Amino acid sequence: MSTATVSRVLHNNGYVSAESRQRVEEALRESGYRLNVVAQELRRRKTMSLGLILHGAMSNPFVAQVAFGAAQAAAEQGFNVLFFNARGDAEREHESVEALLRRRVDGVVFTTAVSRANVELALEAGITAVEIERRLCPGAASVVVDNYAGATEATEHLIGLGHRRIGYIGEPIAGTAPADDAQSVVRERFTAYRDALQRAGQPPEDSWIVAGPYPREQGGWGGVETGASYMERLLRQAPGLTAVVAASDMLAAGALQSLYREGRRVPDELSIVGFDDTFAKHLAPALTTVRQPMFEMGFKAISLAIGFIDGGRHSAVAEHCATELIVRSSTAPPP
Amino acid sequence: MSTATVSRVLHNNGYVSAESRQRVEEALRESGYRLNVVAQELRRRKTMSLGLILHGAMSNPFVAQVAFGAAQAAAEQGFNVLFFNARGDAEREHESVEALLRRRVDGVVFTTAVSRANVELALEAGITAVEIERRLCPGAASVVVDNYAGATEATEHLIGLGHRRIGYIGEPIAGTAPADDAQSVVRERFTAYRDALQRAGQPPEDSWIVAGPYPREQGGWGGVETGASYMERLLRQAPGLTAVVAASDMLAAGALQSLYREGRRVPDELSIVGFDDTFAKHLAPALTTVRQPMFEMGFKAISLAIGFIDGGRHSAVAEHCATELIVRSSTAPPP
DNA sequence: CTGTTAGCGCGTTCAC
DNA sequence: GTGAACGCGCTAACAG
Repeated sequence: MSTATVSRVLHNNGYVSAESRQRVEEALRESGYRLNVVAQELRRRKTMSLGLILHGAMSNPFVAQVAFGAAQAAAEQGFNVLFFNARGDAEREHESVEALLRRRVDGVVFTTAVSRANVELALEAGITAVEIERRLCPGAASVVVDNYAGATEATEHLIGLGHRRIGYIGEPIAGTAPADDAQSVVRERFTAYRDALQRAGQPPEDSWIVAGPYPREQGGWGGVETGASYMERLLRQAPGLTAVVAASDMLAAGALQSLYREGRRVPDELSIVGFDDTFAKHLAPALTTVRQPMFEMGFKAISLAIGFIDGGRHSAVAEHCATELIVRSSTAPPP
Repeated sequence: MSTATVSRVLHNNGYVSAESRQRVEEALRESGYRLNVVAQELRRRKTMSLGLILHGAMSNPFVAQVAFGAAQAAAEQGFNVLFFNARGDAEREHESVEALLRRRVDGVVFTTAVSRANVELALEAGITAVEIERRLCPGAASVVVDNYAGATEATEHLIGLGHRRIGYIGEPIAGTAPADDAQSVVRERFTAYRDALQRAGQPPEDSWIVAGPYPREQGGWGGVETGASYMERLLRQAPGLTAVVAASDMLAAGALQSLYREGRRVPDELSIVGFDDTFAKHLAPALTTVRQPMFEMGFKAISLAIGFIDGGRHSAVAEHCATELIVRSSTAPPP
């Protein structure tokens, strides 16, 4: 029995007589043989593994879902995923990419990449790179969600219920950054809100909007305290509002807290809609929100990467994921 | 220049003249050389990588935190982590372990293992195995949290506030299973509650307890709807209660929802305490709960595994993590 | 101090 | 149909 024959039965290729196959399979069972994938990788110069770099705002369920989607897509196609948490730091992100490159992964997906140079690093090394949520590098493929459409749907839902005086709480909107930068998600959500109101013949007044500044927390997301304090400000400066769109579930949760403290009933006195659909379902009242298909995003990103690996050519496609409005119990017609 | 010399400067070992070192480093920079870790692994017969198997109840933040803790511990020690989601299925868990074994990981950590045979598989292959949260295999090391102490603290917190009529909502308690089985976490929490009340001279009546049955969801956790319906039952069958301990944040969130619907104020009319500290902080009112150190559990599990790998001997230690009561706004003295 | 050598375990020629 | 031989890129042992 030669190793070549064994290799042939293991992979079902080449010619091998039924009898030999029989004998080899027998021997494999008895010897408790287990294929050594690292030798295989070395020889094939292909590792069937992908890097997943993300930024764990520890309190943010978003990344967890993406990771699970990624893991599932990879598993279904026989790939492995190497997990790195760069915690929003460009230096750590860089080190993660280097480590992945040393390990000869076939591709890396960035969930909310921090530095464009890091994704270019992967590209230059000749492997495929996919960006999730934030487009930093024009050469990489990406999976993004249409924040504008999502926020439009949220606002129009409120308008459809009869609301006109609708407030907004969200992340600070940086001035004039280009369309595909890091700020785009927050700006898109805000713009969609403003445009929708405008279309309804009720452009928002300045006092209806509270968006920053606030101290950015780990990972760059507004926390629940932020939401509460924004809501309080909004109540003071625009008491006539009948509904509020929040740029994230986290912010909405904070808003709900401050409203609860004040004894104001949701949705009876005020409607609230969130964004993300992370723990929206668990709040009291259950929060109407715009679902981001986080699992699907992770899934698609990995599938895209694998497609490029198997298929050869790497193009900079941008895959769009649709959001979905989930109506629960925090929205109702105005009082 | 021979490859051996290069290897020596790369790893700072062996003798090498300052001049040679200079020249090699120069050449490395210019050639854009990058170490091939897979060849290194093959040669060293050590991969510096660990498998992380977990069961993503997609809605459960618990596993995400564990994963982040694991990733950080691994990164700090120069290890990589291979990420698998077995989704509570023994067969998928088995396949994950096999894949990891083929890839010659140095160890695998199971977050809430499903099948004892699977962790034994790893052990038999001669690598270290660590179990988180659930002890299934006496031969493996484990990281567990003292659920009894945590639930005791929660209940005594309520007692200390002056409550006596304290209810309980939780997962169904299986009859007579042994101490280290899959059911132990839910049983410990319940027992602690009962014992604490007993010590306070107020043993709970049957009507104060609602624990199952309910349809188990993905991953085996009670969902928010479960919490709501349990709370409603509790309100009906034991209207005199002034406080409730919930076996998880999820259940507590459901309880809060049904209370909100009924218009009953928390904590003014009724106090609630949860368990886990996942999204407790985001609820309205912010939930008093028992924090499980999820991040630390992942961190410790990986550290344990690495310790065994470097240190040589593998003992079946059980590392205990302390819980911590986080008092927020859902508990107050009885009305 | 440095180079030569011999594998690690596999997949792929290329003869037989 | 099958086996012998080579090399993927690296490290460890030993000579020099």
